[in-house]
Amino acid sequence: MKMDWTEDMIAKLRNLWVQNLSTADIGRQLGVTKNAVVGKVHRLGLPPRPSPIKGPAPSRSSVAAKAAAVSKPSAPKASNVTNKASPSADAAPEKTKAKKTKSITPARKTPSKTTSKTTSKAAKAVKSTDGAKKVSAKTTKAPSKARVRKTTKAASPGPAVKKLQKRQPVRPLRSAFQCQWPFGDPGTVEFHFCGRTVITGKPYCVEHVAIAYVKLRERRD
DNA sequence: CCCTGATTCGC
DNA sequence: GCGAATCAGG
Repeated sequence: MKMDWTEDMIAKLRNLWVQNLSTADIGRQLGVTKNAVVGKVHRLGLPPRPSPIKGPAPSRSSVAAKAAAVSKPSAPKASNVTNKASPSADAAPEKTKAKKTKSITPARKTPSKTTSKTTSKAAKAVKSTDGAKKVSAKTTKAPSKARVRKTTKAASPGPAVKKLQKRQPVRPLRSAFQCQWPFGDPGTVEFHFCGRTVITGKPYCVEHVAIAYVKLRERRD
């Protein structure tokens, strides 16, 4: 079975990724491992999220290097011809365009000021509120396989009933009825929402609500 | 120990 | 291109 990254999957992947869901979560919902998710994310060039590690490149090759070292113990030190550590400032010929870094991680700030945690929580809340509700009955079963280790993230809905404000927000319009499906990368001018009329009670239009909420169930065949 | 994401490399 | 294995920080 070949891994078939369909547009749907990628769309969902991007969607969830942008919502700061963990790779593991995305993987579960998408039916792949977190490794697959992170790998795909990188391959797609999606904005990486703060990684827990930052140390030097671990590079598995180090292990191999060790092994290889046996056969290649003495490294022929090529004179430091490399363009580095040149005491005397040579002519430094081309430096013209080496300045512009085109990395895709420059000023990519989450649109809203809320902390990522909040955002993620909100996203999850939406999901649960919407999807869990329908499948709650079914969700209770199937404990054999994936164990529910959401202990830390398990959101307790609780009785937190928020009263609707009688007063309408300053900008009650806008997106209230517009599909929130994201297009482009957040933080860029390209970024925008679908904007079509949403399904009542949902933040997405009919087209996107499908790919956004579908698949709470197993995707396995 | 659990979680997280990043990277490398065999496939 | 894909993802398991591995690494590494919290």
